[in-house]
Amino acid sequence: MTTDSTQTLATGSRASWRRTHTCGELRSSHIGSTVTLNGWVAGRRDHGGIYFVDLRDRYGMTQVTLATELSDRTQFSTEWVVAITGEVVARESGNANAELPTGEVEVRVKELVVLSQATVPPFEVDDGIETAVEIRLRHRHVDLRRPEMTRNLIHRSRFIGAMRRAFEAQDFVEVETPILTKATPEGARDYLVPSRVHPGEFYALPQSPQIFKQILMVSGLDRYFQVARCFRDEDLRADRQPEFTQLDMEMSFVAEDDVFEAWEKVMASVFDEVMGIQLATPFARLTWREAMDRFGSDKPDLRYGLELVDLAQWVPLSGFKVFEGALAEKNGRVMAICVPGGGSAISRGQMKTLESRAKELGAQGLAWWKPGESGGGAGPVARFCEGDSGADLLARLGGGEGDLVLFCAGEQRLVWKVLGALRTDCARRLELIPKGHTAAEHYCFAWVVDFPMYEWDEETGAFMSAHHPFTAPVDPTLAGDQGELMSRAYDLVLNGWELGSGSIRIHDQKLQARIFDQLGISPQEARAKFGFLLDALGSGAPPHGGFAMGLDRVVALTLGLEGIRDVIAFPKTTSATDLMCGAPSPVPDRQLAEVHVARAGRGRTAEGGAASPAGA
RNA sequence: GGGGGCGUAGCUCAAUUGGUUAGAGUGCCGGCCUGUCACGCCGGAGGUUGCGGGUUCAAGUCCCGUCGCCCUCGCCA
Repeated sequence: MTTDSTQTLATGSRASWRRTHTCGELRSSHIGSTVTLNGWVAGRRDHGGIYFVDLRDRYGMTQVTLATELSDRTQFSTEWVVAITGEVVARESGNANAELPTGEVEVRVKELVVLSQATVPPFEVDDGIETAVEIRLRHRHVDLRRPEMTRNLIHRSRFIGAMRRAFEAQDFVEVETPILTKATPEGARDYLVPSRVHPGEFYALPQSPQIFKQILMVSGLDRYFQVARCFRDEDLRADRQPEFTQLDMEMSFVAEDDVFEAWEKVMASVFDEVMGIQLATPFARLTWREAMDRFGSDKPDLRYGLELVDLAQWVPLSGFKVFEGALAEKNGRVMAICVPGGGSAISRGQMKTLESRAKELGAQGLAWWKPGESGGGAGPVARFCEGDSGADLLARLGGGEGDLVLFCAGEQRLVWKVLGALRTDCARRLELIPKGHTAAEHYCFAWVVDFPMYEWDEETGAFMSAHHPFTAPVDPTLAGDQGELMSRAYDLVLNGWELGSGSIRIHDQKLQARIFDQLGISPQEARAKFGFLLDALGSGAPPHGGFAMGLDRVVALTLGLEGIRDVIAFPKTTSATDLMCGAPSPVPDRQLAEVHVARAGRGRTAEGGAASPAGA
C-alpha cells in the first residue's frame, strides 16, 4: 500500500521533509531533539513489533526505528529515497553499534515520506562487493552510491583542491587552454573532431596542453598550472584511460631543481593536508641509466631490493658460451637478479610462469640457478656455477643457498626489460612489497633524470623524441652521435608507477629548428605544424620548464588502489566504450553530412545497419 | 593488431563421460517474530546457459564463427 505522502512533496521551498541533519551526524549530544533525515534505504529489519531501517547518505548511516503501526501502512524498499522525522533517542546499552559513528543513537520515526521509489538494484550497494566491472560500469549511478566509491571521489576532490591551493600559494596562475585544438602527427594518436564550418578540416583533442603552456611562458605568465583533461586514442590498461586528468604546470627562468622544489612543496603540502602524512623532501633522485641498470625500469619501485647485478666480469669465469656470445654482441649484457629464499618459495609451476613472462617480453628463455649446499645446485646454469665460478657469482649477487638466481643475456634494453619485469613479478609473489598507503614510509618518490634525447624507431627508420620535440638537450651544441644525446627530461616515480614527466624546454628558436631537423622534420613541415610555437619562441621567450602529473594515478595510489578506474566517476572499458551512456555510438547521416564526413568501411549506422563501403 | 582468462537466475557461483524437470548462496516478493544492525524462521517468484550456426538420438558441456568484459604485448611524443 502506497501512502499519499508523495503528494505532499510539492510544498514549496520550505518543504517539511527537508533534512535538518545528515545521516552521518547524529551523536549522543543530539538525544532528545527532533530531527529530519533524508537518505536512501540501505537496509531493513522487521522484528514484528519494531522495524529497523538503515538510512544512508554520503555522510554516513543512521539507524531509525518504526513502530508496527507506521511500518504497516507505509510501503518502501531498498534504495528508495525517504525523509523521516522523529526523535533522537539513546540506544540502550548493549544495543549500541560500535561500528557506526552514529551507533550510540537512533531516531524514533514519527513521520516517513517517500521522496522517490527505486527499482531493485542490480547489485548490493555496499563495500567489498565482487560484482563484475562490466555490471558496475553499466549501472555506475548505483556503483557510485557505494561508500567506498563515494569516498574515492571525495578524496580525489580534496586532493585536487589541496593541489590548487599549494600552487596558488607559490604564485602559480590557473589558465584554461583549448580542448578543440590542432592535430599533431607526432606522439599518440589524436582524437579528431570534424569542423562544420571548414569542410574536410578537423580539430584534435589535446594530448596535453604542452604547446599552449609554453606559449603562456612566452606571454610572461611566469607560473602556470591547470587541472587539464588530456586525450590519447591509444589502447587502454589498468592505469590508462583514453581521457585522463593531469595537474599540468610550467614555470619561467628555471632549471630542473626549481621545478623539483616547486613540486616537492606541493606534494608535501597536499599529503599533509589531505592525509596527515609528512613526506620527507627532497625526493630521491637517480639518473635514467642508474634506474635501468639497478631496477630494469625507468619507473622503479624503490620499496624493495632485488636489484639487477651486472655479470660482465663473472661470465668469463663461468665458461658459459651462450653468455660469452651475448656479451660479444653490440650493447650485449648479462645480468641477473637474486631472489632471496626463491629456491624453495618459487615452485616449478611458478618457474614456468616466470619463463613464459620472459619469453613474452622477447627473451629466448629463462636461465636460472638454485645454488645448493656445496656450490652445485639446480637449474640449467648450475653446471657453469661450480667451484670458484659459483662462489664468485654469489659474492657479486650477495646471495647463497636457498636463493634463486634469474639470468638474462642479450641486448641491453631487452635484459633491462625482462629482468625489470621479473623483479616486480618475484617481489609480488614473495610479498616483498610493503603494504599500506597511510604513512610516509609507504611512499617512495624519486625523480628520474637524464633521459636519452632520442629513441630509434624501427618502423619509420628514424629517430623519435623520447619525451617530446620541445625538450632541451643537455648539450645545446648537439655534439656527438645523435643516438647518444641526453635530454633535460625527468619523470617523477612513485612505488613503481610513473606519476608524471616533464622537462626543461627549448626556448631558443634556432635550437628548436635544429631539433626538428634531427627529427627529420623539414623547415616547411615544422612551419606548418608548429609555426605558431616557432614564432612565439622568436618573440622573446624566457628559459622555462615544467611538469605534468597524472592525477588519476596519484589519487589511486594514495587510496591503495591498483587501477585508476575507481577514482574516475565515469571511466571507459578496455575498448574505450562507456557502458553507461553507450558511447561511442553511430550518428544519423544528416549529422555526418553537416560536418562533411562520409562513412568508410566497417561500422554501424545510426539506423542499425552496416555502413556500405566507401565508393559503393 | 597479437596472446591469455571469463561469459549459466538481479548478483556471486555450481552442474560427473554429452544424458531425467539446469541447482546453491545472496538479493527480491509474501508470511511470522519487540532490539536487530550479514537479524532469524517459513513460503514464493525468478533462466533465450552472451549471440549465430554445426555435430549428435541427446549440447550449459563438443566444433566453427561472432559479440562483450578483464589482464597483457605492441602502442601510449
